[in-house]
Amino acid sequence: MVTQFNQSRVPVPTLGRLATYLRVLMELERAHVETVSSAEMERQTGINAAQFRKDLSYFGEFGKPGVGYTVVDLQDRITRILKIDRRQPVILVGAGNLGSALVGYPGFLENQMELVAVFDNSAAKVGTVIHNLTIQDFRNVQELNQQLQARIAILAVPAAGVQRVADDLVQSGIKAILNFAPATLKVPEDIVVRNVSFMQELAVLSYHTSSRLLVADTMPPTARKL
Amino acid sequence: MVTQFNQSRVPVPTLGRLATYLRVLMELERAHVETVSSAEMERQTGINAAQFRKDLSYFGEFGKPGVGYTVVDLQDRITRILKIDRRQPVILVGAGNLGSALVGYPGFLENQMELVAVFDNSAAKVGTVIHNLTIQDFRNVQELNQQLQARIAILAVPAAGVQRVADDLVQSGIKAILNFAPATLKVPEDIVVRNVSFMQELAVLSYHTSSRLLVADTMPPTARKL
DNA sequence: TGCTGTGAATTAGTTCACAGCG
DNA sequence: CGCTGTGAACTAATTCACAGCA
Repeated sequence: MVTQFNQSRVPVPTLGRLATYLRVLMELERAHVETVSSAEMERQTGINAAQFRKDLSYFGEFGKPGVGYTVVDLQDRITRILKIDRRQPVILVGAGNLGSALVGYPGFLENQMELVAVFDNSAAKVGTVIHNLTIQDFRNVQELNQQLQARIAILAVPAAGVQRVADDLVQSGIKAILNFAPATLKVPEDIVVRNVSFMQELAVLSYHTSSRLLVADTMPPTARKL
Repeated sequence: MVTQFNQSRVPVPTLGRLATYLRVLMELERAHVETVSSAEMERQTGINAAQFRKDLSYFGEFGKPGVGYTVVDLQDRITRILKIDRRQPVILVGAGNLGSALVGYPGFLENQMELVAVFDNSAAKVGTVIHNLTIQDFRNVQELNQQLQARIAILAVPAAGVQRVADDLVQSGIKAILNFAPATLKVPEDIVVRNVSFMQELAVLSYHTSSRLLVADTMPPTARKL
């Protein structure tokens, strides 16, 4: 589990939304928009305006009453909050289908996430190059990360070996793990894990593929809760 | 945002956890374990035992007091709840890096999600084969899905074109969308969308890579109040 | 006795509604 | 005015705690 001793009182969903705000702010900047109101942000993101203001309020005061928020200033503040105001080195473990696809993901650069190394344990893969990165032997992760000082790791390895990989990563100084393997990781309490589970997402969707219509159909529109 | 109509009183997170329970139950079955208690499930999943029992309670009574749950029975019940007791056809749009990687994902079959077609709009890709599936021209999605009757679609296209793709999918009978593009989709209220955002995940992790003094750090001196 | 199933209590997260500033 | 920032009200989700069954 995600073991969160929420020292600060910032809700976890708030952090995710900050990334969304940032994305929209970059779009606005590109369109030469200078200021934006919470109402306009709601239009762009689908996230309630009060939610937007509340999310920001955890970190200070950002806007001008009667005017709104200065696009570039707010951008700047959010990148600092999320610690992506400077390059954040990230390592990836597992150069299979998914891992290789992730290496090419352009969003990393845009958000100052710099993929600094890719590891695998297959002899056949070690030494080959994907997207300018030579695949490293995972057995060397400890010494290599001494140099690289990455604190974030992405795990795209099969479920079977993932716990051992996670243990080694913690040993090598990793503090945060994005886990794509369908497995529950056990890590020390100061390590943060986020799981991305395609199956979980698809299960939620599958559940909704017909029951929804049935339920909605039997309900008068007025009884619908928003 | 994720158009949520909690018409039924089942919390959305419950559905995701059901997929996790199912995964563990399949592991237990493979290990020839016949019954399992909520406490043992907590050990395997990291999810609180009371949570497990409460999650199941939304759908009926499954266990035997003093004994626990019959592994295969519970498996069976969960697959029916999630509507993956029979093949659920799924289509994928976007045969780029990520899309192609997803086609090879072995978890689909295990969970009765059957990828029945892959679409792209690039002439270069249409007609080529990945994992036994010929890439189809997205312009034919409507007529092809008349045959296929998929209700779930996975979107792995660039953010720029994703809204138009989503519109066409809705036209062609899709009811649930798993969106990998960093964009906010506008869809009719009876369509369910789940967004998978790597950047959002990484942002949350990045935020947590150290510092307890973050709030003070990001507040301008004037805004500081303590 | 050892477990489940579930109301009650608790905690987390969202939205309202409005005072107050530019 | 038109907006922000935020207590207060509300809604959602989690966890407790225990009655009751096999």
